Amino acid sequence: VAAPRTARAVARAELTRAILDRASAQLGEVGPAALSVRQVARELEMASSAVYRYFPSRDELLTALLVRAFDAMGEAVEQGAAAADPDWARAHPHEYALAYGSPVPGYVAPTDTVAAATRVPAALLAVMRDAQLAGRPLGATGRPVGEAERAAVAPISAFTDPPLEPERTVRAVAVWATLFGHVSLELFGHTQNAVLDHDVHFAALVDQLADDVGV
Amino acid sequence: VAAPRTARAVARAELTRAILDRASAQLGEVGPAALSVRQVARELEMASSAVYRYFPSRDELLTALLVRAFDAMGEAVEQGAAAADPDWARAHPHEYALAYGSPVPGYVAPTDTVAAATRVPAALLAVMRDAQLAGRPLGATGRPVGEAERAAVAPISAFTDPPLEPERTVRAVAVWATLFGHVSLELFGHTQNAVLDHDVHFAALVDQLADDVGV
DNA sequence: TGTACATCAGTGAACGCGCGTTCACTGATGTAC
DNA sequence: TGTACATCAGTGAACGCGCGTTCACTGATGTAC
Repeated sequence: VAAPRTARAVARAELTRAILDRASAQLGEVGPAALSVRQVARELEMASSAVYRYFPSRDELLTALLVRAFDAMGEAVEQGAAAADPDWARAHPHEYALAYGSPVPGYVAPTDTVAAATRVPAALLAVMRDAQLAGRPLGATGRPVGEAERAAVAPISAFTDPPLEPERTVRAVAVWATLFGHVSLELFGHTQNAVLDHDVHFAALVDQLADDVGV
Repeated sequence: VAAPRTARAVARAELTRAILDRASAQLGEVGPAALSVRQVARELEMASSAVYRYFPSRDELLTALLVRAFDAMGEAVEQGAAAADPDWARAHPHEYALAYGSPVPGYVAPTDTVAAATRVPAALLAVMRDAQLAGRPLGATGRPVGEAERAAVAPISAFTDPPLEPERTVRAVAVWATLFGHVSLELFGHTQNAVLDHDVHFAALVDQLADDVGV
């Protein structure tokens, strides 16, 4: 990093991180809608106005948290493959909810979040493309993919290089939705008293999906 | 209904509904965390304190909305089978988010919401049980279901009468998660610029899932 | 190396705002005789 | 059918609270000569 590491710059970087950390913790307690600049400042024992030296508004603080969440999850998945997904989400339920839960009303994620948000699906698509290059067939029998459907998911097919075959693309989307659905259902409490052992259940699901998809 | 339909009772029922309607609309604009008793009252042109004659607190109002959302969706699904799911969700995005999105921090859904929340998965399980009774085999090949997994989903198997075979139960959960995942991804905006035609894509998905599951 | 000035971090008071909830009240509706 | 009393709906003021953001300020850190 070419920036001069003056004492000021060091202090600034550290405090920026501290603010994000406290804000992130608060997210878990009260949710994104109730995230409060004043409360963050209070917990850091500084004047609330001081936070504005670091983030010009509450929304920008939220954006920074959002990018951070997507990036952290993307990195976890890139390193550990799909199975890492629920582990990360369980360890960071509030970040997961911010990224993949219901949108925060009145808050529009700026476009700089897109790159971070794409990492997780991108990792999945890369695995599918590798299977295609290696010539591994899809595991389960699927319906033929019609022209309309092919067109509907064309941007996803075109995401990898070389492009994914439409059959694989359709499967990839289904797999992504299934994983996402499971993690969300578990995290948001909809499987309480229904699924008794989430680890066992999720592991079996991942194995099944891997079979289906030929990886 | 055995209750005496005095003018008062009629007025009360109507205003109760009006409050719920306004609150429901507000949910879509500002989200559950920012739902405001005062704002609802303002839109109905009544004193904010008057609302308390109908709902003793903000949380009870939220609970009523939650039960309503689950019930409405349950009814839509019971009548129209699984495919109705995204239609309902698209028409009522805020209710869907309340029911299936990230939990509202600090709000704990009381146990009277459970019955309503169960309707949608119950409808799915009923379809699976009928297929089992009719002797229709599962469509796609699946991994054998181990003992641990069987135990993990035992409460779900036991939900229907007669109980679902473990293989079918596991599939049912996967299907439910996949449907839920797709609807949530679409509704929360994660497939923008990726899936171009959600109707086509969802229809194909439902067909594929029906194949897999033998219905 | 030392000095003069510019930049930045952090403070504390203040702004205007909306919130949930309570309370004493007035007037209308319902009920018992 | 008419009257006396009890119940309920709705009002408006008030409570105490926390919020995002601004502003003029003090004092510390950095930079150019």
